Amino acid sequence: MYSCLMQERYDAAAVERAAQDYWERHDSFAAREDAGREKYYCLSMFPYPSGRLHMGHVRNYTIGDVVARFMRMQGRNVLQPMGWDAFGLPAENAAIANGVPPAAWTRDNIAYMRRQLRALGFAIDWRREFATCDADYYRWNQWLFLRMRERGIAYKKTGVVNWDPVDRTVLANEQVIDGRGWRTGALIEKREIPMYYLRITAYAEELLAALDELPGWPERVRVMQANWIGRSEGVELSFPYEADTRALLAARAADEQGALKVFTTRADTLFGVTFVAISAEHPLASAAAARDPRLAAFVDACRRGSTMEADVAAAQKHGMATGLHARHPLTGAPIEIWVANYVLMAYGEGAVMGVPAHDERDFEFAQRHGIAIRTVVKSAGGAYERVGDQWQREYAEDGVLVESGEFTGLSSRAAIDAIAAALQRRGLGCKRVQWRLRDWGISRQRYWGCPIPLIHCEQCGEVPVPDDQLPVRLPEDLVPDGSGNPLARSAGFIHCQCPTCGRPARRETDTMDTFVDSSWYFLRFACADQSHSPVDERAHYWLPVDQYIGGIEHAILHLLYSRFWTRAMRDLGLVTLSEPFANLLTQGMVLNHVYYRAPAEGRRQYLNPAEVEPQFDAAGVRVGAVSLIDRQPVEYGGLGTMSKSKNNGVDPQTLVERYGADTARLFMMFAAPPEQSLEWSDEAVQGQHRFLRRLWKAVFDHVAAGPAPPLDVASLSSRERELRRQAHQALAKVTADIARRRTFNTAIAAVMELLNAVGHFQAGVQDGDVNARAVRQEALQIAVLALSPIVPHICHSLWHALGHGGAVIDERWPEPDSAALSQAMVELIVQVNGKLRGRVRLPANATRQQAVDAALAEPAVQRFIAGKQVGKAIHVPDKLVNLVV
RNA sequence: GCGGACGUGGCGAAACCGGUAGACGCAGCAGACUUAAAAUCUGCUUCCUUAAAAGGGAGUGUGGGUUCGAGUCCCGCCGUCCGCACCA
Repeated sequence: MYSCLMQERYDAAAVERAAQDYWERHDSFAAREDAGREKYYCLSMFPYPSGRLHMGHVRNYTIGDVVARFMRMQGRNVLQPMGWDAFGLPAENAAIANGVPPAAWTRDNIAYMRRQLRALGFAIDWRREFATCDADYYRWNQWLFLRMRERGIAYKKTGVVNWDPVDRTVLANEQVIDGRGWRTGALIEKREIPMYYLRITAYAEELLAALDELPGWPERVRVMQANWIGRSEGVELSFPYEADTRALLAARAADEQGALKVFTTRADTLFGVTFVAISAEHPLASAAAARDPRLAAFVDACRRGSTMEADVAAAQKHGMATGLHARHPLTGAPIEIWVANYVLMAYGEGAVMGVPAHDERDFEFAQRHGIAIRTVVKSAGGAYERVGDQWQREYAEDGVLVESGEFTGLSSRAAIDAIAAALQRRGLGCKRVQWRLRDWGISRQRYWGCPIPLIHCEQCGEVPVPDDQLPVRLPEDLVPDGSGNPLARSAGFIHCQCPTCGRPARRETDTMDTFVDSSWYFLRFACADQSHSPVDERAHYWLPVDQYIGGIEHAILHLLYSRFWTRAMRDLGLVTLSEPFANLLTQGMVLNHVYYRAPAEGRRQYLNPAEVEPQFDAAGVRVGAVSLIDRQPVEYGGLGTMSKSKNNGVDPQTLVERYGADTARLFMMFAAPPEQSLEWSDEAVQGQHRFLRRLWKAVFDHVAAGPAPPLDVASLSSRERELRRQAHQALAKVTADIARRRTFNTAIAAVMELLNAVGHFQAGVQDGDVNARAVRQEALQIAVLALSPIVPHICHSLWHALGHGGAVIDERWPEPDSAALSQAMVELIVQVNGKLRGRVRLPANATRQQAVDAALAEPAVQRFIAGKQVGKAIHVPDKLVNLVV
């Protein structure tokens, strides 16, 4: 008998080894295409191989694993793959710090993290594993890029980057700290360089509209994406240049369209324009700066600092007049042109019209610089007559036009149409749709990424690498030192022959944004061994991903790029689907306490929570801590995302070694629902471990007396029927919580309740009570099956211990028995005026009359209705009666 | 600044469709077992009032509103977190 093999003590390490050996021996998680079975593709966002798993990974992959194992027990043909998002900046940083080539560092990390993932017992089909730095994968990035380039989806234009003038290198936003280079401390400049872009804006309309057809996505993510894409309808209009501006541009032989283009959603305020503002990167700004040293200095100052939009938007708004003018498109009045640091070159035309009376930002700008404020819209509700000295929200609202020539008296809405029509007649404007979304710049001046497959030939210009010469392999032995891209100094990489004319030529040294790598890896998992094309028919079987799981921080960029890239591949005839992810779960962050010391000078020093002893005030609130190393006080900085920079990470490895993978998994799933942030707690981890020991002990005690007799439902006592009801109720709850709600924490709580009920039930059972043993066997089986997706190792052992020859992984998920669930009597609560005043027990499905009569007869209730007239009685069947007096 | 979310006991949370606020767990307290400790088991544990119990009252960041009834819906405010295009 299996129970003889069971030892009394729960030994997590031995249990986990046994289960993992079994799965490996039976190749349990190999996914095979089978047209006769309904597939289920469960995917967690692949990790960046940073060195070791962090808690966020454990959480992400446990959620995915629970869903995958649950769906498998539901009978679906499940694919759960894993790979590595292996290109990126940290590998270069490690190279700079340690002199190790990024390739070697990355592959070592992958080897270590793969062992960690295996130790956690995830049901992954490892045969499909790949890393994005494998040439077998990134060759298809290159191939797809070339197809997009042929179709004009990929095109070249200039873009703005952070330039470190000391290291003479382009920096990522992350490498710019307070406007200075992270290594050199030099003030960063914005610099324009040629780059490749992907025309995601051509898909903007479709990407926006299709959000409505993604019911399996969280509302908040769909809203964020819609706002990010940002469709706005408005008017594009031209302010013709005045003579002064024309003369200047002519002298510089500069571009001459003869007019400054702007886009506005508020064309109704056109007569209130008292200035136009252009970005410091606008060509007109450099032209004006060339003849005005003060303006040149201002433009220069605008060029310093970060390119990040958040920084730009939060910065103090500055501006300076150029002395140049444009003409109002309808009145012909001269309008002064200003340079302003809050105007973004990347959005719209890099120029905006300034209407101080009806736009808050323009209002502030005009007040600071003494620019006139012209009221041209009066609120329809009469909230104001004329714009005053203090900004009020009503100023920006729609209304009726005043002092606007022939348009005076029109409503804002009608005025926009009329003014657009008037502009169109003059050839100075038209209605159009503007997107907030910008095309996706994919060129990176970095080594550790996928080479862009282009060759520069003096004779032939820019030539694509022919397909039969792909992949353009990235040399893996270079070590970046922080001063520019080492590819540019690698003779072996750079020198090549022009594919067209055969003359010596130079290879492109820019690599692709790593978001390219992650924009289609989910397709490649379907057919990772395919060497003739990026995808094949197996992708038709597995895609779309049925459940995608990843951090909320990816809610916009990665998910939007993947949606776009999938459509681009569709338009290249490679796949038929448009949306890659049918259902999305965005997990919350993993948080821990932050402790630090703030020296008088220099940066904060963060201490790991494991190195401090927290201190609490009288109310039990955490106020500070003492270092365990030097016994000196430490500041408490609240809760923060686990991160290297705050030194508040907890190593999953230690956790797994001390308590086992099942405890780690259980804690992660129990501490919070998956979409919420999760707080680390050492004590709670111990609590989860305790629960597993209790579960183990309960099964051990049960099986110690030998096999359980068969269940005879007809002969059960009321206590036994009650335990059956609790078991099947728990099963129904777990099923709904995992399948529909994805609230694993409440699913676990339901099984905990069941186990508590088994314990209480046990206390009143006589030895040798056959029915009691049969009912308890059923309850424990339900507990083990229900927990098996979450803590699969211990359940593997317990299932055998309960007398089953097969593996729990191959069991079907049971259906709750509706007969076991039914109850003869139910409790109704009785409220008086909405306040709880009593309870009554009634047969299930009692009528309204029965319920109200019982409520009125209840003594506890009568005290509150005595002497009063019961006016109305609300009855919710089997739930409550509310008496209104 | 813009966009999105969240706010419930000492703590993590639960309350799924507007119907018993605090399930489940952590920490704490008391007891059992033990020479002792650990482990384990049992019980208690939102606050106020009361010696205690019974009973009553208050209570889901905050101020209003809708409703027979609001943690849940609506409006305002305060606070915290995430994203903002070269971190992944």
